[in-house]
Amino acid sequence: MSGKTVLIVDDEPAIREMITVALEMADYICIEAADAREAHALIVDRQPDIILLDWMLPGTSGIELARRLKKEETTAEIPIIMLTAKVEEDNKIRGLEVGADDYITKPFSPRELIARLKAVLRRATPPGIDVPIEVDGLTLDPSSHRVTVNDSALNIGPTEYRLLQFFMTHQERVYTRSQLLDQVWGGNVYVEERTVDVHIRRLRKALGERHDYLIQTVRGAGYRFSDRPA
Amino acid sequence: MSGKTVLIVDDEPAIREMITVALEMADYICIEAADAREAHALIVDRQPDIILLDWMLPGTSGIELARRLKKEETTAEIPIIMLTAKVEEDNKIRGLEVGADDYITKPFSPRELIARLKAVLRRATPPGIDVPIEVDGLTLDPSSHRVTVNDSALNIGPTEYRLLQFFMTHQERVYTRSQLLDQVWGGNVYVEERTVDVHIRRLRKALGERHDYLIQTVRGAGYRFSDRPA
DNA sequence: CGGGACTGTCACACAGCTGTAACACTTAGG
DNA sequence: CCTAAGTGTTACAGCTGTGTGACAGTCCCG
Repeated sequence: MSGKTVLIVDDEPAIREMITVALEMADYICIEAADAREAHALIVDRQPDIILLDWMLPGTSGIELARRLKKEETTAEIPIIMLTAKVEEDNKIRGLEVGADDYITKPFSPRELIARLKAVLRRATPPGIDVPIEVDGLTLDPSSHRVTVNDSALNIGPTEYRLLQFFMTHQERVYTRSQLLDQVWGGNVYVEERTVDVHIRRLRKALGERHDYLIQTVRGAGYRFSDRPA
Repeated sequence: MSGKTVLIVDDEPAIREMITVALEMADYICIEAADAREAHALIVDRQPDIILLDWMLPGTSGIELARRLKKEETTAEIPIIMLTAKVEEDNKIRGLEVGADDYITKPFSPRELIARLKAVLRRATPPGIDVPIEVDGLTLDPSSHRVTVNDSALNIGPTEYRLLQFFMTHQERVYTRSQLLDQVWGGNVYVEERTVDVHIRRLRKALGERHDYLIQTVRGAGYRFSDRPA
C-alpha cells in the first residue's frame, strides 16, 4: 500500500478524472484542482506528496505555479511532474528549468504514468524519510517501524504510529481534526472527528507524562506537535 | 465552514432571496441590496468578501457601480461576479473590462453559482495568508496558531486570537464594534456590542502594558490597531 | 474457530471560554 | 465644575470544546 497523496492540476475535468481513476486503482489518494489558485489552496491544506501539473492552465500557467512552489520553503520539497500536450523540446527544458522533477507528454498510458510517479517518488523521497526522527528523547525510526522513549520501546497501534509519524514530520504547525483525518486516515474514509481525540489520547498515554507535552491542544483549532511548551 | 460574506445586488427581491437561501445553505453570510446606492453603503459598512452584481439596475447600472468600486482604493480588492440576463458577448466583455472577476448568465443553478463563487474567492485569496505577522515584537503565526511577545508565548482564547489576527491584517484602520462583530464573530450571530469591549480588554491585558498601546480606542467610532502611538 | 489486538463511537466529567450585567472611570461640551 | 455619553474593568453563570474511560464490533493470527 502506498497511500501517497497525489494532486492533479489540469483544467480539463475529463483528464483529471482519468488520471484519478488510474491512480486510485494503484492505491494513491487523489485530489484535483482546475487552476493554479485552487491548486495552491489544496497544497497548503492537504500537503500532497507529489504534484501532476498541466503545462497549460487558465490564469497562472503551470510553469509559473511550479516556479512559485519551488520558491516557497514549505512547498519546495514537493516533487512535480509536468504534463505537456505536445512534444516540444522547449517545454521539457523550461519545465525542468523551473524545478519540475520529470515530465510526461500527453497522451500517456496509465502504466507509464504510474511508472514515472514511482520513479520520481523514489528518487525524491529524500534519504531523510528513512532516517529516525528524534525529539527530546522520543525517537521514531521508520525503517524499523519502532518508537522509543529514552531507548525503551513503547507499544502503540498502527494508527497511533502513523499519527505520531505525521506529527513528527510536521512539527510546529496546527492541524484541524479534519486535516488529520485526511492526512493520517486517508481522505476517503468517513470517521467522526472526535475519533482523532481518542487516538491523540492513546498516543499521549503511551508517551507518558514526561513527554505528552509534545502533543499540544489548540482549543478551537486542533492539535500541534512541538517540543516547545505551549 | 466558510463564513465569507456575500453581498447580493439585484433589484428583484425574488432573485435576491433565491440566491440568499442557496448560499446560506453553503454556509455563506448574505447581505442584500436593491440598488447601487444601498449597495455602496453596505460595502462600506460590512466589507463583504465578494459581490454578486446584477448587470441591470435602476439608477446607476451595475457596470457603473463596478467601475467605481474598482477605482476606490478601499474597495478595489473586493472581487465582483456580474449577473447578466442574456447571453450577450458584449456584456461579458464589458463586464470584465471594468474589473469584474467573473460573470454568470441567468438563469443559473445554485451549484454553478457556488462553484464560481468558490473559484473566484480562492483566486482572490492571496497565497501569502499563512505568513507570520510581526509588529513591534508581537508576532502572530497562523500556521502554528501561536502568538508571542518577544518570543514568550501568550495565552489567549480563540476569540481573542481571531480578533488579533483581524487587527494585524487590517492595521491603521478604525473599525466600529458592529464591523468587528461582523468580521470576527461572523455576521449571523447576535451579540451585544459591548461584548467587543470585553474582548478588547482581554486582548490588551494579554498583550501587557508594553504592547497594549497597539490597540487604540477611537472614542465614538471604534478601535484601531496601529504601532504608531495614538 | 477462538482469542487477542485494534478501532471507532458514545457518555460523562471537567476546564476554559463567552457573553452579560453592573459598576467605575474618563471625556466632551456646556 | 457638572452632566451625559462613552469606555474600562470586573465578576459570574452558562455553555462549548476537550479529556477520559468503557464498550462493542472487526480483523487477523494461531
